[in-house]
Parts: sequence; structure tokens; C-alpha cells
Amino acid sequence: MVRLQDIRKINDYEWEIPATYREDMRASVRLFVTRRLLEASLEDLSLEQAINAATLPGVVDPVVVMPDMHQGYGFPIGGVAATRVSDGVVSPGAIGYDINCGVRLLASQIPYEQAEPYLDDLATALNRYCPSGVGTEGEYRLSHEELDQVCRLGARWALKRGLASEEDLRRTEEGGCLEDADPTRVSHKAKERGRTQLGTLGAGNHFLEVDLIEQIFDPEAAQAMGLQEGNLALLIHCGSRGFGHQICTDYVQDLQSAVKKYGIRLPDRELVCAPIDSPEGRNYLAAMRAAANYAFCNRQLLAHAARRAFEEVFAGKVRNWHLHQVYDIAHNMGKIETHLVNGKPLKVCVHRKGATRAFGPGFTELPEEYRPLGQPVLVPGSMGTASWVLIGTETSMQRSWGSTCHGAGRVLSRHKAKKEIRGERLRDELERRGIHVRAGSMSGLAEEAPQAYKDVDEVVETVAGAGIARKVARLRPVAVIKG
DNA sequence: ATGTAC
Repeated sequence: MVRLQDIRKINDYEWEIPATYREDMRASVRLFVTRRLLEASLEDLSLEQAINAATLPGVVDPVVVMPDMHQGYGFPIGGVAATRVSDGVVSPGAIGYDINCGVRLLASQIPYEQAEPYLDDLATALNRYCPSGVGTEGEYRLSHEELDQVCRLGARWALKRGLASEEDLRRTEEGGCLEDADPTRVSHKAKERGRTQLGTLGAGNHFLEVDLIEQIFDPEAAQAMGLQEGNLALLIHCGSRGFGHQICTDYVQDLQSAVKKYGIRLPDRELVCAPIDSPEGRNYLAAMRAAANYAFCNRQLLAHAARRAFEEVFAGKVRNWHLHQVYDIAHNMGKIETHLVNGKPLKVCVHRKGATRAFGPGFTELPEEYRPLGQPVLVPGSMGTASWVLIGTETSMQRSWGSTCHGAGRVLSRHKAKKEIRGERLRDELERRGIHVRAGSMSGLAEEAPQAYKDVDEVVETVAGAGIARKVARLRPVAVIKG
């Protein structure tokens, strides 16, 4: 296990495990943590996993971990690793099983006071329009040909069907559609799972949350995003469902032969990978992008369903019930990006697993209205605690591969949480605090209890203190829908 | 996260 004395303090929010810590490391590990969060992270294998990632072929200094880090499959959730496109590898475990798990935020002009009497009806309607739970099927039953179109078009598939607006797409990472997605690199089994699950929420930590915009920290950015104190907003946290999960499973299996073929030495089998510039690596990236596009489309369809719920509940009761898109951003993704390394541009594959892209001001990738400010970052908290809107900075480009945190981060395993927490009690407590809850299962609710997570405010203070994101708004949940 | 085990 890594010990505290092996970790060098740079400042109150930034620490380092030098590349000399273990002889197989090719890069250092940079940690964005307070001492308290660092001590918490010594309890699991997340730092060992970050050190392992620092041995990957072509990895560029440094591997980064965020304050919400915890142990994952082969690679920490809350980790970022950039590998050179020229001679580096891509690793499915460093992107995650839920490919393009991400968050979408929609904002309204509905004042909380006006909405309050209808919130229980709203929770019921959202729960009815957005199917949730493990293995749940939705209203979109796609043929394999149609699913292939979703893989290629992402959220643009929804636009063609009148289920999205141009503004929705413009305010989505990559316009909701990654290029070079190739459904022919996706297994039949993945497609069978995916074709009935489009437009569903899933389970685990995926949720819909109705929030009160409680406090604005950056009025200029908040105004550009249409966020006004006292109004309602809707947060959607979801990914690529069984489709992305099956694709990751398939490639974790497939790429084992590539590890052998290219003679890659790995400290952990779970870091299975292939050269980016190889048939195996290209196939995985093409399939990963298909899953990413599926997830963009999925969140779009959930947003559309949520708008129907808002209309049903609020039409004729409040003046303007429209939900406008603020942004949609992934936190489990591999992206080919150009970053300045030692003053020179370098093309890298940035693996972000439980880490959110947080581009600073000036990037052409951002919609025009956000370009002078930086990219919106959406940070869902644990159930019943705050969620946050942040914005990317110059510092995040220089220090963390244009990335920041993604959420609260687990402290209790699912198993432990289920053992220690009663779902029914938690639901009653949340309801007492004025949060309307709809949950598919009480054990599932217990797994996602706030006690199972770190304090999201502390995580946000850390990234803000380190300068790798700036606070824009704090959101307080008033209704939660979970699988 | 996940048809929570092929």
C-alpha cells in the first residue's frame, strides 16, 4: 500500500507521487486532494491503480487523480491518463464500463415557490416518463439498422425524429455526435442489449434530480447558462446502459490477445490495452465512440421525456415551463486531443474515468456563448446533497489535461452500504427534508445513500482551490428519481 | 455501472 510519506505535498490542494516511486513508472501521479481526502484515498487501491496507469506504454506525465477518486476496474474512478497517439495504448478499463456516463443539465424559469405544490406530481410524472431499473426496456424498440444509425448519429438521431432542438445539440459535448464511430465494430450481443434500452435511466447511481438553483457564485457564467437563483433545474445522470457495458466487456476480453501480440507488460491484467495505432486499438475506439453516441442520444431522449413530464404537470399552472439545455458532458470517455506538453502541441488519447472534461476559455469545441468563459462542468452530488455547476479554466488545461472532478466519490462499497443502511429509513429521512423520492428498489436506494459518498462540497472546494474549475452555481435537490 | 454469475 502507498504510505502518506511517499507522497510529496505541492500545496494544500495538490500532491505528487514521483515517477521514481516504482521502477516501472513512466510518469508521476498528480493528486488533487486535501490532506483529509488524501488520507481517505489510502483506504482502497485507487492510488496503486493510478501508479499502475503510470506504467502504460506512451503515457505522458502526469497521470492525474481527482478528489472524488475511488477504486475501479484496473484504473481509479476519478483518474485521468493521457497516452501519446503515436506510440501509446488505449485501455478500456481506463475509460470504464459505462462508456459516456455523463450528465445533462436543463434549466427552467419556474420559481421554486410556484412549483412547490406540484413537486410530488412532478416526481410521479418523471418516474412514469423515464423508465428506470436494471435491464429496463423503453419505448424505442430499434431494429439493428436503426441502432446503427444511433451509433453513427448520437443525439442527432433524436433531432431527425423531432425529439431534440438545434440548441440541445449545440449545448452538448461534440454536438452530441462523435465522429469515427463504427457500429460494425460492435458485437451482435451488445446490439441486442442496446436496442431495447434506449431512452431508459438504468440503476445504480444514475438518477434524475429536480433541483432548486440555490446559490450563484459566478453571475456572468450563470447568466450565459440561463441559471437564475430560486428557479428549478433538472439534472440527468445516465450513460450507455447495457450497450456500453457489453462493448467494454467484449473488448476487455478481445484486447487480451493484443497485449500478448504487441508484447505489452502490465502490472495488472485489468489494464488490458492495445496500441492506439493498431487494428485492435482502432476497433475498440470505433466501438467506444458508438457507445458514446448511444449515451448522448439516451440522455437526449430522457430530456425529451422529462419535458413531457414538465408540460403535463406545469402547463396552464406556471407561465413558462420550458426546460432549456444548459450543457451535456461525459465523465467516462477516451478522447483524442491536442495538449501543450513542454510548450509543444502533442496529440494524446485522454482517458477520463470518473473525471469531467473541463476545457478553459477560447476553445472552438465550445458553443459560442460559452467560449469566452470556459466549458460548463456538471457535478452530480450524492442523493440529498448538493449538485454543482462549475466551469473549466486555463489551469485545468495546464495541470489536469483539461479535466476536473465528476461527483462526490464513494467511500463505502455498494456491499457495505447495503449492509449498513436501510433504504426505507433513508427515503423517510429525505422526504422529511422535503425531497420527493421515487426509487425502484430500497436496497438500491441504500447503496446510493449520502453516507456512502464523500462530501461533494469538499470535493468541489478542492478542485476550486486547486484552480482546475471555478464555481458557478450550487443546486439543491427537491425531487429524486432512481432505478 | 451491469440481464449484479457462463
